[in-house]
Amino acid sequence: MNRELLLLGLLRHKDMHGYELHEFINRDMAFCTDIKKPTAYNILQKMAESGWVTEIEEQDGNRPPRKVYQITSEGEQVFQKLLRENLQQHHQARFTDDIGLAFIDAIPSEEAILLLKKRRAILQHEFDVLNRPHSKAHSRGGMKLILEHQRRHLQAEIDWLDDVITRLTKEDI
Amino acid sequence: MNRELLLLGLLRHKDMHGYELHEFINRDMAFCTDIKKPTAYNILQKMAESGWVTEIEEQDGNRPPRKVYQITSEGEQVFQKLLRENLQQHHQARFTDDIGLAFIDAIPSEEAILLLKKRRAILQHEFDVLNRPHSKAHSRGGMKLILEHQRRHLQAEIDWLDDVITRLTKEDI
DNA sequence: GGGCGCATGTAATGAGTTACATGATTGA
DNA sequence: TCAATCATGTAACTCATTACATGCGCCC
Repeated sequence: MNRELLLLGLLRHKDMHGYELHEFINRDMAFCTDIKKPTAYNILQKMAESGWVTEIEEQDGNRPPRKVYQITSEGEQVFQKLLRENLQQHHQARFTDDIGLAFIDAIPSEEAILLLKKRRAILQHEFDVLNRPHSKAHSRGGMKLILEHQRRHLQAEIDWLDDVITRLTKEDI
Repeated sequence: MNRELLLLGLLRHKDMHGYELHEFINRDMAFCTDIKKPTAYNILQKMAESGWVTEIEEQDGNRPPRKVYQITSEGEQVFQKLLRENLQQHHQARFTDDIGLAFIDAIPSEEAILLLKKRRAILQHEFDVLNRPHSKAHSRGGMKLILEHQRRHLQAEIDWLDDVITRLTKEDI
């Protein structure tokens, strides 16, 4: 239901059509989530059927018609419920990238160090991108919170990886 | 392919049957991953078909027969390849719990604080469980690494949540 | 005698992705 | 004129989950 929460939350702010929602999420929220087009269209359709949003087809000249969605009062109630559920929950993070670490002793430590340095470079790049000046969409309170969360998370990741690499260098696994 | 890596890595250490592998993963690796029984059995079957492992049916008295898996040299090669791929990769963490934060201004801050404190309690509990004395399976080098990773991650999460709660208290969103 | 642990599996379902299909407008 | 952007959608597929089914041994 987190995708529904996301879409409803954005529609609360402003009526939008599917393409627009998809674009916003994948451009301005890429650092924390994503959604594919068919998924977005599909969920919007279902929410319209459930009465959470209204669907109005709009034609602008000869352009392809677009379906503009507007949140209903029922949708607002669902949003309020989903938001409260989301805020009080915590889901354990599963880092699939960790699996390999369990077997790191299966390869020579010099090689492991090289591979982990490659991983570190990707991580560092992600961190740098995050710290680049960003769009105005991120100046809103909530968005800043999420941005800060990612920043802290990535910093912790880098610190940890550096620690692992240091320990491997000292053969202190 | 991370599940394959996991199963191969465990089989490298010791021949095991499906039930045993499933049990080990869900008991001793619950803090970082999980696997359901049908998934485990299914992957093992496929790996046997691919020749990565051999499957030998063993009967112990009148008990249900069990299929013991042993890694082959081909499986070892696949393991080595998967391990290297895994170590040099990094996948961006997606925290679905963050979505709600984007819309935190939609509810009164006192209520948001209460909800986030509930979230913090869950987080703290997870952290405490992680720091409890743990099974001997975790004394191996790689496992200790993953355990340490989780610890660092959870600490960063708690620190960040505390920060958010403090800012909400000061109405400084 | 009833429930739990051991041991394996099948079938249905679900969430989401990829690949594909369509067609108009806009800019180089 | 060719590619990119706008705009929506269907169909097939993957991965993993839940629910279901089976049957023995063991302990209370």
